[in-house]
Amino acid sequence: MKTTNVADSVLQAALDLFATQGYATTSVQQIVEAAGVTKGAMYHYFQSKDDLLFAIYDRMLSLQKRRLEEIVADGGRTTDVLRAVCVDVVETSIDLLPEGTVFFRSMHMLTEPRRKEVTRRRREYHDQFAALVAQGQAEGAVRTDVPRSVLIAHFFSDVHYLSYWYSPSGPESKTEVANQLTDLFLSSITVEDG
Amino acid sequence: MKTTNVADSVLQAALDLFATQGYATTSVQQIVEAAGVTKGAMYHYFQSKDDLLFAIYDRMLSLQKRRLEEIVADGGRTTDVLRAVCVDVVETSIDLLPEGTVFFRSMHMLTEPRRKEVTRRRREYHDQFAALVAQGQAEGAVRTDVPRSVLIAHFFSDVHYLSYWYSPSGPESKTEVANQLTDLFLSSITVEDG
DNA sequence: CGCAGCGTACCGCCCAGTCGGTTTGTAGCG
DNA sequence: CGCTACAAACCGACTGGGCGGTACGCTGCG
Repeated sequence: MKTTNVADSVLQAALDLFATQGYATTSVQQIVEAAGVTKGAMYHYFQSKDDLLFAIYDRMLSLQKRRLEEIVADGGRTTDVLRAVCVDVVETSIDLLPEGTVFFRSMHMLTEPRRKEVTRRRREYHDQFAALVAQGQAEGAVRTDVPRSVLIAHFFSDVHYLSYWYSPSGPESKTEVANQLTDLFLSSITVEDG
Repeated sequence: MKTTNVADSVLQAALDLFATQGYATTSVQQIVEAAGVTKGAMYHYFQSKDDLLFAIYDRMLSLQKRRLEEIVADGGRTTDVLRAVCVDVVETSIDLLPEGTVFFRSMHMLTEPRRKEVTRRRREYHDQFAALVAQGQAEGAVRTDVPRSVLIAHFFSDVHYLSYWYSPSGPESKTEVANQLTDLFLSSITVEDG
């Protein structure tokens, strides 16, 4: 309880600094000062600076995987599930905007085994999403004239780009943007019916 | 002629290393070794490591601006111009995949005045693209129920994400992907007509 | 000579990580 | 409760190495 306060505040400070300055340009000294602790305390809970970075990835990957599985478990018509997933991913990504910034910007700073793990878990997520799209195609609801990989990249690109343009203080709310982007995506991948 | 060989090979080596390892984790020593020159030679043509990074941005920004203006100057129906621009941007971005990787990943490593200049020139480009979309909306060809900024972000996201998934050795050719992504984008932003 | 084009040895700085030491928490015992 | 014993938590000065950048010397050409 009390001990995690140190670890938590260090992680929060690291996240903020990594998102604004980048991983490589942020020193451990800066992190511990921002967190109000000392180097000794930090290195008591983390083995390396890399640990801090990986913790951010781990948290995000776990959360997204859990959310995807929950929504899929709820069931429903394929297109409805797909819509729910897309909206949720965008909303979650907006909630975790700093994490997203770090996620895509600093992947190459992870040590190799960890980068591999991140890639593996991302692929798992990707494959589950791809299965949904494939199901939609099998049901005739999703177009097949464009490779599935392109369809999927087309969606993930929106999620990815959020941290580059979306601002919580901007004109659009999280829910609005989530629904708008999902509309755009679904209207481009569903077959045109009369 | 001969002198530029040194500068060019340094820039090429820097680009490759920045794209694969990241800017901060690439040392000047690595760059000059990869380019087959020495530090002294490099610092004869560039004032700092930051110069190398900015040169990459400068080249990309100039190229894209020029291409956009050429296509717009050619004229034609708004939707046709928009389509041509989208296809061209994707194709150009695929041609400059390493540049794109560096572009979005290392923006925050630029010194502040240069980062501001990059932002300014990107905004110029953004505004010209936005004008096309606005024209499409005025003509009733592009939907207005989604904020224009979201429509535009939806397109740039595709361009942005290319360097994260597209491989020239993959199944899809540059032209195919460019047309497929453009199709997806246009079919999502154009109004549904019967 | 003079100068552009380089090569090389070197410098000052900063950083991740360490390590001996100190404080704080707690369990056991009478 | 008091006291001891020990471990976990924490401190911060220090180090070794790598980094960007520089100083200066050596060419060869005009």
